[in-house]
Amino acid sequence: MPPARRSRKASATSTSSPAELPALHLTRFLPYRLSVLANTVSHTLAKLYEKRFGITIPEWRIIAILGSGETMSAGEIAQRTAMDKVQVSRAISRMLESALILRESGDTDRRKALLTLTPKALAIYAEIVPMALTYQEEVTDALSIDERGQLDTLLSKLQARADQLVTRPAPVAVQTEQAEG
Amino acid sequence: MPPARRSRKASATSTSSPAELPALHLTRFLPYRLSVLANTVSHTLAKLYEKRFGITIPEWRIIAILGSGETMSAGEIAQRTAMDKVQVSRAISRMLESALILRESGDTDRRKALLTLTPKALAIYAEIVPMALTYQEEVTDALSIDERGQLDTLLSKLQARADQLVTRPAPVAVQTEQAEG
DNA sequence: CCATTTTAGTTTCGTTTGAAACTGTTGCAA
DNA sequence: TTGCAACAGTTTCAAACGAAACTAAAATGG
Repeated sequence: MPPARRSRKASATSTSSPAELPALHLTRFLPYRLSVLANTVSHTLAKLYEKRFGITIPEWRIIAILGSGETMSAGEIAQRTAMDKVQVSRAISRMLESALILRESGDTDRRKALLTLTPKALAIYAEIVPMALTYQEEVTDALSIDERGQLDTLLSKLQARADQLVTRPAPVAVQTEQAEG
Repeated sequence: MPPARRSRKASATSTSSPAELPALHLTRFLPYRLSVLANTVSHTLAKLYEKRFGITIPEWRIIAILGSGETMSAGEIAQRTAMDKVQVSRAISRMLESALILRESGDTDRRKALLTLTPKALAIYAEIVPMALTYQEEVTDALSIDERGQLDTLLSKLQARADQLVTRPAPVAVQTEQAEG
């Protein structure tokens, strides 16, 4: 991160001529770094899941949520997995076909279908969880114990802030005083 | 029977019954958290770029890389943006249509096309960079100065490790000694 | 040289995605 | 009641994606 203390916002990191724009190096740009990292990690895991169990990441997430044997509706799954309802709906129909999930119409509210994992899916869960945790540990092995705590804190804070900024109106690019050379 | 020091890897985080699997709470699972965070951030930015300039994230990345006026080939762009060549190729053709980029055949090697931003794209660059930096700072404002340094370190270490693990054979799920009730 | 392999980039094809439209159900209110 | 808004979930459609096949241009090497 740039030491960036001084000015208000968007302080230049370069030491070049005055009229120049603040430099943007993609490899130091947080959204880019997050995107690449998340992508690398997800992709690695996705290949693992796919190769071993023939499931996709959305399906894995659903299995992870329902793995304790709980029953819930598609909407609730969507909330808890941070996927949107379309994604959940599609994952569920795949899982119905491959007999990983059981759907029964709710009795009080026929809009909500109650979803439960089948034994087949629970077996996958039992096998996949250690794999997933192992992978996670292999990644975090790169960090000291302290750093793992820091990571947890940082991710939480960043997510909270990012969530705030989603709704909020666009950050109207501060009109940097165009030194205007 | 020795006091079975269970651990090795994938130590359980829960305090529940012995036979139980190590718990996996999606919201504490690193790949999930990274994915959600990166998604939130990227999505917010993408909407910004799209609304304001009608460009996508791949296009933005190319603009970011070429923004200093440099000229380079598609392959080089792919490397520097961590996008694959297909993605780059498609982004470039869009940018050719919208007159954001200039392509001229290389003279020494006619396979490599030299790509340069047009003034139109440079104007976008000048406007978009402050916006991007502002957004980045709005996000990192959630962190103390110390934490920003930590974030930088952590992301670098994690990315390096994740990269190592991409190539490497699958983490063969450690066969947890099924503590077995 | 000509044949083969490698490299740069594009195209194709099947899949995935997300937004918006749609279907069916429930809750609410006149 | 019936009429309408809100809700749960699905379908549709167009864009985006990735892997693999393809085209064209160097580089290699017999």
